[in-house]
Amino acid sequence: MNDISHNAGAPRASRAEAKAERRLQLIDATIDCIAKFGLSGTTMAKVTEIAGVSVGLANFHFDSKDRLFEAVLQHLAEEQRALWQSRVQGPDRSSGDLLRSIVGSRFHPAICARRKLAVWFAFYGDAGAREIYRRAVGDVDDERLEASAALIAEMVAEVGYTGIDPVETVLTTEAMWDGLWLNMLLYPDEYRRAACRDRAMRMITTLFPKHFDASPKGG
Amino acid sequence: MNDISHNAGAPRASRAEAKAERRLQLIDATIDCIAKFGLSGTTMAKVTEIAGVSVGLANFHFDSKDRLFEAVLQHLAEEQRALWQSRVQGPDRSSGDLLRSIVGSRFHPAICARRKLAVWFAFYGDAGAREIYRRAVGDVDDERLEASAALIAEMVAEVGYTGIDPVETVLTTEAMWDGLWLNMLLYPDEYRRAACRDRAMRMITTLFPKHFDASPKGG
DNA sequence: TTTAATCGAATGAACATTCAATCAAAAATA
DNA sequence: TATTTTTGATTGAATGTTCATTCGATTAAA
Repeated sequence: MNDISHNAGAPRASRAEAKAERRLQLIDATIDCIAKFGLSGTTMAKVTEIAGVSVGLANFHFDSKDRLFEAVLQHLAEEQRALWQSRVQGPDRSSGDLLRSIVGSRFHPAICARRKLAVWFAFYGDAGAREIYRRAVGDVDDERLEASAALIAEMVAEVGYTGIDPVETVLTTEAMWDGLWLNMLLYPDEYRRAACRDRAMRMITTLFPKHFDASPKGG
Repeated sequence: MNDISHNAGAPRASRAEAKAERRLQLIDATIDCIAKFGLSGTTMAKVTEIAGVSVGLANFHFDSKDRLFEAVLQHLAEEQRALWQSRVQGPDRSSGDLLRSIVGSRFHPAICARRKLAVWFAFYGDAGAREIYRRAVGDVDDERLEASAALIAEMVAEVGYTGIDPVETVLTTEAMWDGLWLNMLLYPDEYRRAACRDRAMRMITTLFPKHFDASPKGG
């Protein structure tokens, strides 16, 4: 099923709202299409058929297939950004808790739904699409990395872990989250979301024992 | 540059040898093509142009594009399998050393050359191609996982680590190697091969301190 | 002389994109 | 309010391109 409600006979929205809704509907159909057929198997005809509109309409709203893909990535990236940033709000939270929130948001059900993982790796894996990816997502990626590195630096300063370089640690752990994502995509039965999230939490607990010790609650 | 030497004016090989060489040449061209243009941008015309042969020849040797792709994956998988298995030979090696050999072979220059990483993730990322991937590579993947899990079980039995489940640990660490691979592909400048290999080695050193302690030699 | 390897033009299917036509909503006018 | 005009949204057939695959012809090897 899709994310958005296509409420057919709902009260009229303003023109701008209707337009935004249509775009979202097409983005959503594109995600489903990529998940089902891959990037190479995703055609304008299939996307618009899934969305239940004509081929012309997609080009009217997005100008071209490439631009549609770019919009899909931006949508997904923004969704992620919005989630982890909202969870980092709130007063007086410890650096450790904040880090757990950021990591946990990576394993939030809405974020690592299979259809969305499929889209990410479709773009990672396609040389042609990697340029689109960088343009659309690079900054959002960096932003999260920097925030995480800052938190780790804070944690190191607080209790003085030895041999922990914040940037190095962030790169290593982020790699692991990526790897878990890949495994959730390739082997969804063996790698369930909650188990992977717990695995991730266990890893940062191992790396920062003084902050988490034996409290196994997940983010 | 390519892996194989196309030695043009070399002495005549037997028919079977010549055939195998041609196939390898086409596989090699396909790898380069996927690395440069992605799976969706890889056409029979481009592959055969890179290989310097006619379009018809590729279909003569591989019957179809899908079969060519399958041969590419089998070739790469077999290359990996041959490497780590050769490094696991030799008398009287400790379980810890063997594990390091397996992990190290994942970061061998010949194995994680960029053009080959590109191929792996092209297939991971394409829903349609994942079926081909599973058929061609699934068993080889499992074999390595089982061998690693067995070694870890041995290590646990030897010195009694607490809280280490072999299978769980293998899944977690393999995910991390995958993630490092992805990062080498996406950000080759920030993620150099040797640095990633060291990162991996450091991780297993951290997980099994009693086996490796402070000997930082890489595999 | 028989068999294998190689070529490249031909075929037909699938594709992204365009565009003239239609429809619906909004704005302007009476 | 009722009517006309303008603007925006939507359609789907048409266009031109690109693609995988086929196949008869050609060359080289056994």
